[in-house]
Amino acid sequence: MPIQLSPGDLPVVAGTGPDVCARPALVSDPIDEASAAGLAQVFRALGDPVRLRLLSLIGAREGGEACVCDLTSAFDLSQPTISHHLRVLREAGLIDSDRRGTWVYYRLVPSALERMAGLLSVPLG
Amino acid sequence: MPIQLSPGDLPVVAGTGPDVCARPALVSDPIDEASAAGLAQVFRALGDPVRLRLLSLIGAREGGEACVCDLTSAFDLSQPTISHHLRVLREAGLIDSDRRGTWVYYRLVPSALERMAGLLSVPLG
DNA sequence: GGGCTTCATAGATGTCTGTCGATACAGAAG
DNA sequence: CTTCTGTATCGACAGACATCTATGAAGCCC
Repeated sequence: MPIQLSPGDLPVVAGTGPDVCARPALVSDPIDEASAAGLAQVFRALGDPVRLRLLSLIGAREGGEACVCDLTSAFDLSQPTISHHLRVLREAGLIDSDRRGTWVYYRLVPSALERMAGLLSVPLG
Repeated sequence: MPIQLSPGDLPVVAGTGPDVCARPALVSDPIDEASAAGLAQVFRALGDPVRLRLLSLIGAREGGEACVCDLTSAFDLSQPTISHHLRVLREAGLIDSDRRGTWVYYRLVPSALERMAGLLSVPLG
């Protein structure tokens, strides 16, 4: 069990709860260091071209999910590298995985994406 | 001249144009490598706790701007380090600077923030 | 069981990045 | 012009990260 998230420092929303528009708006109020650290982890996960394209490929897939083999074939990178990027996205709470037989399917976590979107929404400018 | 942005791969919005809700939605359509690289730069700029707090401090300031001295005093970091982070945010197009006398004032670029927010908005889930 | 396919993990390596102290630059003030 | 204050840049260095190859683990099929 090598990767264990300490639940305190990752402010990831659980499940797909409808509390999306709480408008915590990064920009309207100074955030504390702990929140900043948690949010930065998620933005850092988004801060790689490969991972952005992975999200994009998963989301564009009909059914909203894609298996690793499909994703790997879309890049000029080794399979372990893709697996690594998927792990980063999963640890950030942006995607979720689900094994079905031999294949592992990944899908987006919409609430996590919406939450980050809400943070960047400027209240008044 | 160590850091030079090639204007092609940074899809930064110029100024505060009102083309905010074009809904390019990262997730609805697979993005190409060039777009991914440009967007990743902006997300990477957001992927640091100090930079998130800087954005937050600037945005929360009345008048929407803050001088470097105010920002530096809010952290336990050296002034060059804060200056470095501000540069990363500026090169990502997230903030803009303006010298008035001895002081340099930074303010948010709302259109850039909105653009990133729009990318993360999930069309249907 | 043995082999095959799909995916994850481990370890190594080169590059990027956050941080610092030292220094240079710009403007105000004497 | 000199000095002082506020910012930016430079060079260095430690830690993080993206990538690879090799290997392990899980599930199917013969």
